[in-house]
Parts: sequence; C-alpha cells; structure tokens
Amino acid sequence: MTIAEVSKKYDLTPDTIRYYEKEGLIPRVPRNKSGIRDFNENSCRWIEFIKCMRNAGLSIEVLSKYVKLMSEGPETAKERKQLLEDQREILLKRQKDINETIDRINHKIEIYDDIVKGKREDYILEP
Amino acid sequence: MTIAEVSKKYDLTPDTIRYYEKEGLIPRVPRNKSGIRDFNENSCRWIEFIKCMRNAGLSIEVLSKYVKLMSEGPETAKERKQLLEDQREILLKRQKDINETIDRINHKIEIYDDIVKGKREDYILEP
DNA sequence: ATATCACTTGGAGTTAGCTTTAAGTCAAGA
DNA sequence: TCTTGACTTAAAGCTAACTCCAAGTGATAT
Repeated sequence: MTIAEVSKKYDLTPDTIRYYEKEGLIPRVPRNKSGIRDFNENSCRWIEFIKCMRNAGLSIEVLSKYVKLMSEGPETAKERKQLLEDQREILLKRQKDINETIDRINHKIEIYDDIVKGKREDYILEP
Repeated sequence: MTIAEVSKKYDLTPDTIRYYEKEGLIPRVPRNKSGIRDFNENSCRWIEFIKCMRNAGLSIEVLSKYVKLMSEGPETAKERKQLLEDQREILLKRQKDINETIDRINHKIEIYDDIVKGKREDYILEP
C-alpha cells in the first residue's frame, strides 16, 4: 500500500503519516527498491492504533515511547503496562472534566431554551 | 481580590489570567485608582467558568466569541445557544473517542497482566 | 527619602503538532 | 526522449495557548 492509499484509508494526510513515522510512531515501514513506502498490514494496524490514541489526546512523545518499548522486546512489558495505566488515569480525568462541562452546557442550553421561548429574561454578563 | 489571590484560588498563573482577560475571556475586570486589577465576584465566576470550559478543551477563540455575544445583550441569545450546542457536539464526539481509547487501553492492560504473570507470551511489534 | 515588592504593560520566546516548501528521484505514458 | 506525477528528504513555517522578560509605577516599611 502506498502512502496515498493509506492516507485515504485512515483519513490522515501523507505529511502527517510521514511525520508520525519520523517521530517513531509507526515502526518498520517497508520500502520498495526505489525507497518508496509500501505499508503492510502491520504498519496499517499501527497507524490505526496511533490514530485512535491521538484522537483521545495521547501525546506524540508518549506514543513514541510506547513504540520504542515495544521494539525493545518482552523485558519492557511491565514498563509498557505502567505507561498505559498512567495514560488511562489521564483519560479518566479528561473524561470527568468533559462530563462536568457537558452538564454545565446542557444546563445553559435549557436556560436559553426558556429565554428564546420568552419564558425567561436574559441575564447579561453572568457566566 | 488581587490577581495573586485569584491565581491561588483557581490555580491559574497571573500571566494566564491576564492573557485570558486580554483575549476577552473575562469581561469588565475592575481596577483600583492605581490601575491594579481588583477582581469582584462576577469576574471570579467568569474565571471559574472559563477554567471549566478550557479544561474540557473549548478554544480561546470560541470562549472569546461567547463572552462577546454575552456583552452584546439579549438579542444574541439564540446565537449563544447555537454556539453552546455546537460545542456540546464536539465534546460528545471527544467523549466517544476517549471512551473507545480507554476500552482499548483496558484490554491491553489485561493482556499485560497475563504477560507479567507469565500466563501469556509477549507479542512484539503488534499494536 | 529610599528601598521593597506586588503589580502594570507590550512584546518576545516556547512547545506541540502539524503543514508547507524546495529540491530531487523514479517509473510510466506520449 | 521527454514529460508527468507520485513519491522522497530536510528544513522552514504556522497556530494555539501560554510563558517569560524588561522596563516602569505606586503604596508601604525603614
């Protein structure tokens, strides 16, 4: 698979994919005789995985660390597990923050419903 | 309340608070005769609100827009409601992404549990 | 009066994560 | 053979959101 095909498949620009590879997020991408990337199934699984993690906000740095540990073999399993646990903590916190904010926005939208329907006065400059 | 006190209260640096004010996220901060900020209850409520929204990832730009609409009075209520609905959509999507990632990380951690306990072989270079 | 200290400003600097650019290579079609 | 077009690289550029800095002001303590 060429970079253009992978780009379409995962909705990432070729530039972003090359950048991810350079930063160590996609290990061992095969090349053809002319040096052009020829992604195999394993590379694609990595891209899909990285995209999922990035969508949730994991940093390039952390993901690069994880890939590096993977490449160092079985003796880094414990460290990888710890890394994942740390990231999970961060995501749980983020989830909490987002839930709190959604609740708050929902509450405001309800008030605006009333205002728009004329059931309530607008209150200015109160958050 | 001085900026130092507000900074402590909301765990934001004075620089960040000044930056938020400059970007229009905190309207009408009072000053004393020497030009020094003297935050009142309303300013504090705004800061708390902005902090909550920023924690969930709403952009400075969007928040600045919202504050501007607030200051323009009741006729912008509908537009403010729409803005909040748009941001809610984004947050719901983000929530979904994070949930998916947490599930995936949980699954990996379980596998690592097995590996660390010697119940399973490590698999190298598979995401 | 002088020093201290928390504040003020405008503007420069920093970081993450891309994104663009310039210059080049290579295979395939006219 | 020449051109086209997709690829390659290193490096520069960009944006968001701070973060830091230099120079200055004003109230209070000695």
